[in-house]
Amino acid sequence: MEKGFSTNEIETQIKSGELVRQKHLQIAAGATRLFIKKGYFKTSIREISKATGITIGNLYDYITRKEDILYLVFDVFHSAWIRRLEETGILKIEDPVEQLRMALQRMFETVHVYRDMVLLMYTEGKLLPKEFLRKILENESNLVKFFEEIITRGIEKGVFRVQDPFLLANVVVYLLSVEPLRGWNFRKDYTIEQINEFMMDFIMDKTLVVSKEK
Amino acid sequence: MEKGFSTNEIETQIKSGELVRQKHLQIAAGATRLFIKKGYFKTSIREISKATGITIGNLYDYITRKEDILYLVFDVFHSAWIRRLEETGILKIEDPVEQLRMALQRMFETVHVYRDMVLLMYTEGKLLPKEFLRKILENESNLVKFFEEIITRGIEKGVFRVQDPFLLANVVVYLLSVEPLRGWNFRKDYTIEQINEFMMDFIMDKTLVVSKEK
Amino acid sequence: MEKGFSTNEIETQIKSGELVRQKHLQIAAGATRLFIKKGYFKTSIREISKATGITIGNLYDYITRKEDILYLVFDVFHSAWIRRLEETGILKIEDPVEQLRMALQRMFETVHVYRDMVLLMYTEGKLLPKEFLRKILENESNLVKFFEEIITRGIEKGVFRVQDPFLLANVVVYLLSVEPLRGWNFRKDYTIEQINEFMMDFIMDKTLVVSKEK
Amino acid sequence: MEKGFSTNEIETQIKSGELVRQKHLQIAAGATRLFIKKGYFKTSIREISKATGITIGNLYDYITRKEDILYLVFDVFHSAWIRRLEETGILKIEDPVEQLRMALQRMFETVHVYRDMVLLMYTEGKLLPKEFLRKILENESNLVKFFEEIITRGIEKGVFRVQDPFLLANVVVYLLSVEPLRGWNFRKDYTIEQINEFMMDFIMDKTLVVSKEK
DNA sequence: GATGAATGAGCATTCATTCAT
DNA sequence: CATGAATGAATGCTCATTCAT
Repeated sequence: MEKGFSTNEIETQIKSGELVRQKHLQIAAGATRLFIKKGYFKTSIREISKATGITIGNLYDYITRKEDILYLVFDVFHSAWIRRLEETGILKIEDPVEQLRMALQRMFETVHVYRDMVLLMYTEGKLLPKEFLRKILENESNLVKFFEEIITRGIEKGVFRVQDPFLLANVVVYLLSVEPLRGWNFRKDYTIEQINEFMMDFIMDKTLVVSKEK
Repeated sequence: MEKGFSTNEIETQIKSGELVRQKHLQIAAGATRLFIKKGYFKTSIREISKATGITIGNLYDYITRKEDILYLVFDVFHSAWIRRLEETGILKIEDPVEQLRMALQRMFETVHVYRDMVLLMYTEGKLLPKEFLRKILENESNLVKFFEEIITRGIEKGVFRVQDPFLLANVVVYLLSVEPLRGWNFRKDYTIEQINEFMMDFIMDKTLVVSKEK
Repeated sequence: MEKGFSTNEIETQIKSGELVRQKHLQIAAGATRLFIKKGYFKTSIREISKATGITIGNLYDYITRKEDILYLVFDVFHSAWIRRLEETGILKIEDPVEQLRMALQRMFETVHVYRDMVLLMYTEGKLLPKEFLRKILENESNLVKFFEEIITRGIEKGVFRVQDPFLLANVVVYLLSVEPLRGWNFRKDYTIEQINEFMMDFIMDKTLVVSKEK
Repeated sequence: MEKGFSTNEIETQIKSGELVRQKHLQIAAGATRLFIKKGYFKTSIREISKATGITIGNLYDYITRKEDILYLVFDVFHSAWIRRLEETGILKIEDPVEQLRMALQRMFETVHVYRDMVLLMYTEGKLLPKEFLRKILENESNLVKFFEEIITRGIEKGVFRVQDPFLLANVVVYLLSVEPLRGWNFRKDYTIEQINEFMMDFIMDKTLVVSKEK
C-alpha cells in the first residue's frame, strides 16, 4: 500500500503502524552510521540505542533480534535507491541507447551517493537471516532484470548487438559497484566523474551496434 | 617472488622460524575452513584451536591477536594464488593477445578454485588491522599492475587499443570476481565454463583492436 | 463461610469493588492456565495480559506486583476448593466413620479435579509474600482442623482410637496429595479409583477401632 | 567407577576429571545454600559465582547452562543421601520388622538432616531438563523399590500383612517428607523426635501382622 | 477506567586473552 | 615449547513496572 518504505516483515510489540514506521526509520538511520563505521558485529545494541536515542527495551519493542536492524538498514537504503530510479523518467525514454545511458548515469550517481551502503551490503549482506536475504537478493535481481529489459528492447530495435542480455545485465549491475569495492586502488588518481565516464563508455561500447566503425 | 609463504609481520613468542612457518600454515588451514563456513566473527578461538589441533595457549605463542589469524588465512591464500600464476609460463608469452587470454584463463580457473576465499576476502578483508590490510591491498594492486603491463605492452605492439590501461586493468581484475560475488543470480542457469567464456569474450572484445569488424 | 471469593488483601487503583472482583477472577483464570503450564517465573506479565485480554496497564490497576497474581490464583482455587467441601452435607453427617469416609471421598475427588493446582501450590506457594503465604497456610490449617474435629468426635464417640488427632489430621491432609506429588511413580499401573480406594483404606484402617479383627 | 558422587552427565570444557569433580562439589555447595534461601530462579549466576568463589567464566567451564547447577545440587545431595543409607547395615538385617524399623529410623534422620534439600527437590525438581529429571526420579523410584522389597520379604516371612506392597512403599516414601513439607503446621508443638516416633508408629502399625491385637 | 509505549536494571552466557605449571 | 584452567568485561536480550494520553 504505502509506496516506498515498509518493514512489515519485522515482528513488533507495538500496535501503531505509523509509530513503527517512524521508529524503524530512526533505528535504521542511527544504525547505518555505526554499521558503516564499525561493521555489524562490532556495533553493539547499546551503541545503537545511544545513537538512536531509543532505550534498549524500547528498541526491542520494534525488533526481535539484532539482525532485524541490519535488515532495516538495508531496507531503508533500498527504498531510497528505488525512489531515485523511479523519480527519473527513465522508464519512459523511447530510444534504448539514450535510455541505457540515462539509467547508467543515474545509477552511477546513486552508487556514488550511497557508496558506503553499497559496500555494507557486499560485506554484511550475508549475515542476514535467510528470509531477509532472499528479499534483498530479489531486489538486486530486479535491478538486473531492469537492465536486461532495456538491453533486450535495444536488440529488438536493432541498436544493440548482444549475445546474452541476461549475463550482460548481471555484469553491468556488478560494474556499478567498481568504485565502492575497488576504488581504493584508483580513487586517488581520478575524479568520480572521470571514473564514471570511463565505466559508462566501457559498458556502452560493449552494447552498441554503432560502435563498430570506431 | 618470495619463496612461497612468509608471515614475518606477525609477532611471535617462538624463536624457530621454521616452526613458526609450519604452525602458521597449520593455523591458516584450520581457520580457513571455519571462516568460510561461519565467518570471522562467529568463529571462536576455541574452535580454531580444536580445528587445528593446537591448544589455545600454544596458538597464542604464534599470534598476538585473533585478527592475526585472519591475516594468516589471507596470506596463505595469496601465496597459493600467486604460485598458480607463476607456475604457468604466462610471463614468457610474447603475443600480448595470447598472453592476456592465457592470464585471464588462468585467473578465472584460479578464482573458481578459490571461490569461497575470494568471497571471504571481499566480506572480511576490511576487518584486518590497517597494516595488514595495506599488505593485502598491495597484493591486489600488484595483480592489477600485472594486467596493466600486459595491456600496455599490447598497446605498444599495436594489437590493443585502450584509452586508460590502468583503469581497464582495475576493471578486469574486478571482473574476475563476478562469479563469486554475483553468481547467486545466474549460477543455476550456466555452467562455470559458459560463464568464464562469456567473461573472457567480454574482456577481450573490450581490448582488442582486431575485434572491430566482427 | 465468606460468600465465594474476595481478594481485599490486594491494593487496587480501582474504586468499584464489584469490578475489582470480576477482573480478579478474570486474571486468575487466565494466569492459572499459564502458571500450570510454564510455572510462575517463566510466565511473563505480557503473556498474562494476552491470556486474560486485559491490557498490561489495566492489569496493574488491579494488582501491585506480579506476586499478587499468584495469590489471586491460589485464592480463587481455594474458594472453589472450600465450596466443594461445603456443598456436600458432610458437616451434618452424624456417624463419624461415615463422615470421615465421605470427607475423604470428597477430598480425593477434589484433589483429582484440581491436581495441577495442588501441584502448583506445593511448588510455587513459597514464592508468595509472607502476608499472603500466611493466609494460604491458614486455609490449609483450617482443612487440618476440619479433619481433626471429625477424628476427635470419633474418639469421643468411641469409634476411633487415635493417640494424637492433630498430628494424624496433618498426615491425613498430607496424604490427600499423594497422587499429584508422587503419582508419576505409580500412575501408569493404577486407575485413579484404585489409588483412591487404597488411600482411603489406608487412612480408615489407621483410625477405626473396629478394624482390628480384620 | 568411583562410588558416590559423579557428574559425568554434564558437558565440560575442562579435561581433568578430578578437577571437574572437585569444582562440581564446590559449585553445588555454594549454590545449595542460595537455592534453599532464595529459590532457583531468584538466584543469579553472579551470586553463585560470588558464593562459590569461582569466576563466572570459569563457572561456565564446568557447566553449560544454569540448569546444570540445579542438577549438580541434587546429585551431590543424592550421593550423600545414598551414602547414609548404605553406611548402615540395614541391608544385612534378617528380621524384616527390625529392618523396616531401622530403615525408617535412618530415613527420618536423613530427611531431618536434609530437610531443606528435600523441600528444594519438591519445589524446584520440575525445573530440571528432562534428562536430568529422569535420573532424579529414577533415584526416588529406587528408594521406593528398596522399601517395597523389605515389605515383600516381610510378607513372605509372614510378619507383614499388606495388600499392595508397591503402593504402600510409595506412600511410605512419601510420608518420609511430611515434616519438611507440612511441618510448618505442627513443628512448633512437637520435637522432631516426637514427630518421627509418631510417623514410625503410624507406618509400622500399618504393616505389622502382630499389631492386630493392640 | 483503559491503553500501550517507554524504561532500564538485570539476566545468562560468551570469548579473546593471560599465565602458572 | 606446550598445556589448559582462569579471567571478567562485554554482549544480546527480557521483563516487571510506570505513566502520559
